[in-house]
Amino acid sequence: MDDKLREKLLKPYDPKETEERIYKLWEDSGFFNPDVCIEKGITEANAKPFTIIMPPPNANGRLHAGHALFVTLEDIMTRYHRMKGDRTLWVPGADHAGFETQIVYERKLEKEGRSRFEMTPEDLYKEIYDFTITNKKFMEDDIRRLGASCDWSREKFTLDPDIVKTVQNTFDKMFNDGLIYRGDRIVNWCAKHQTSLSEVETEFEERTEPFYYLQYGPFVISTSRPETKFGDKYVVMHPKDERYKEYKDGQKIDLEWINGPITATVIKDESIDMEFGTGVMTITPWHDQVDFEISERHNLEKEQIIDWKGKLLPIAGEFTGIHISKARTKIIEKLKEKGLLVKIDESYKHNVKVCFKCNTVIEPQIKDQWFIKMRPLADKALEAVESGKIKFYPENYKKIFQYWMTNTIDWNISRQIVWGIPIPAKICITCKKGYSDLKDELKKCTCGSELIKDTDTFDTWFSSGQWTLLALGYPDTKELDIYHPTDVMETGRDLIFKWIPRMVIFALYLRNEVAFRNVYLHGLVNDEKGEKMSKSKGNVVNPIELVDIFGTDALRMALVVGNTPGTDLSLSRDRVKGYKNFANKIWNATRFVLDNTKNFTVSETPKYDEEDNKSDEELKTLMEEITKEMDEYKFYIVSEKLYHYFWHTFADIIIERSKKKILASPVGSGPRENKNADSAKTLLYTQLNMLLKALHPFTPFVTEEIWSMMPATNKNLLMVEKWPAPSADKTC
RNA sequence: GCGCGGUUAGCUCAGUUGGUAGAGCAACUCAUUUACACUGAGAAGGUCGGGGGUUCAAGUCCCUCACCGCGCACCA
Repeated sequence: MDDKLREKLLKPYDPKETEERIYKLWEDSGFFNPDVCIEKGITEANAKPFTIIMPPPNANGRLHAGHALFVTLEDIMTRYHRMKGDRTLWVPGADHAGFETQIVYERKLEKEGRSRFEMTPEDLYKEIYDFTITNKKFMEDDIRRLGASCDWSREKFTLDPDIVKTVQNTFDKMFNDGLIYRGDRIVNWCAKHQTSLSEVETEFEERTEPFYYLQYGPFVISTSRPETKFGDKYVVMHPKDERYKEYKDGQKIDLEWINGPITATVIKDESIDMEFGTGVMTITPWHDQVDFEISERHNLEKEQIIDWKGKLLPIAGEFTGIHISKARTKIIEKLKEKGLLVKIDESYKHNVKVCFKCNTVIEPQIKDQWFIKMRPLADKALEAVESGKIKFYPENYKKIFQYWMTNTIDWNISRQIVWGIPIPAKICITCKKGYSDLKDELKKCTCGSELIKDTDTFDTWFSSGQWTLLALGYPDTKELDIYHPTDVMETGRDLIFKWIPRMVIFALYLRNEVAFRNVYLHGLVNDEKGEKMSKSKGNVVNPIELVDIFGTDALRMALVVGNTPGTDLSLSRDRVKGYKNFANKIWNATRFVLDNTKNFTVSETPKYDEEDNKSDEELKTLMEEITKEMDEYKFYIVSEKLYHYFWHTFADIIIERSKKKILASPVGSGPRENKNADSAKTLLYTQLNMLLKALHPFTPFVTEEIWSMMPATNKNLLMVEKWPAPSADKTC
């Protein structure tokens, strides 16, 4: 160790001075790329591959604490496997995040007093593109600062031209296989964002609203939404309901309704709950999922009542053009005047479906959209999970996956937004038939009418669902044959619905194999009080800020120690601070070890005294234990054990004990130097060496920095040194 | 309504196939020129949510109740 290093070691560990330099060292070495590792003889050419595809962060802002957690966990796995000699690949990426990003951008426009509806689609696209590319760079810098050892040379963006092309090809293939159809179906319509949404993009909000009982001819019907009732001309009841047995299915009844006399038709349907309300209801097939299904069963007419902006159509008569949010009280007034209002129940509690971004009430609408037939695809996914080809950590998420896949409904992949991958399709202007048209060459529909280009874009999950394949170069199979199926998909537990099933489905469909063998789901990162971080609460923790104060290694430990998969974590500054102390503890212990092993060569066949021998065995046992736990994804326990061993055994016991032995026999004191000093020195050096390696995946910066000071010969970067214990199970 | 998870030390959480309760942080006592105050030593702290059952033995398995959290579904 030269004087410069010695001088550095005398001061406390300084992450600020260290991290950027070390990261550059790693990146310049090329070892993030498994090909380079093989080329340089670090990894065997026939080594078993280990692959993680990074969940591509949305390129619309900086990283949050959840990102820091996933980077940490995935980097731990990656570094561990690289050190074990696997052909280890971690592919980074960035997601254009369709609707999400467009909303972020629309908020920005709103602040500037602009609106997307006043812009050409081309201008809007260009602006969002520039915005995204800028943010993508920030995001990548943040990932580097967290120490991610991912292969940047393979980085992918979901709007890369080849990815766009592949995604469109998938649409074409599914269309030709009959798995995608164009259909008039009920969609979730957000009137603010002017787009349809999938089920996962809506939420329920509990509301207490008045519940109205209305006289409908001889019946009393109940509704929470009188403003949709203008076109109701079917009155439905259960076929076994004794109260209404005098009315026959298909019977016509003339009655007075909101805007005058109408003829209603009686429909008997078993879906009616006889216990609810009066057991009779009228239906609005255009604006309600259940009503839509009833009307499909009985082949009833459907009519649109509310337009795409949320205003009443001419069917509403004098109420035409009024926004539904304002129409209700007016309509109730009129019903009251006409004597049709029976009573109002003021405390009716029910759930209202709202847009997950703006909380606007979702207006179900019948819309011509592209849908994916989920049943056949979901069945294959279920089979893959049931046969154990995909394992979940924690295990109970398997059940959630199965539930979701069993109850899946057809997936609407059309979005009426600009920011996304265009759907390569044509629609007939007359009969509305849809065609996949990759080459933009179709002109006429089979009905003879003209075709126009579909202006919609894909739901972002349509492209990110193919991510394990796209990130590895699909449709080119060169890399896929090596690295796919990937080993682990590590992501937030909230993505068990949104993302995981779609990746499973697409990989099975396109490549007939699972997308990943293991799914590791982490919980949310909450604030120190355990409350969910949110901008409105002002309790959002910026991980990079914590890195600035305490260092990356400290943050990583704080995120991983004791954090079991699937469980939420409370992240406090004190927690991070504690691990900053740990990094410094490693640093100081190193100073002691290096000071006391100067000019000392560790024997290849070390001879320990009795207690040192016991300590040697103890650490070796620990190494075997943690290796097993690493293979079981128990990083929460491995990190804790290493922390505990380093601090309370290595530092508190072994170092303290060595003081007596070494001080009792000063260096260079010739014959007086007893073998207990050698034993102590050997143990100090050997254990530090081993602990640095074992700690490296968790605290990569401080361990790498210290490694550079270790006097070993033939030394490489610590990141590619051999992990200090073999796996019990070679297949892990 | 259906389902899932949780309830263990003041706080945050571990606890593997049942075998005398663990860690971190906080608090307490003492020490401290000696790698490290970003420190050390020590002590303290829990009828493992309630009740019942299986067992030689239950934090762990079964039943039941309560409370907290989450997800899904329906709601005319």
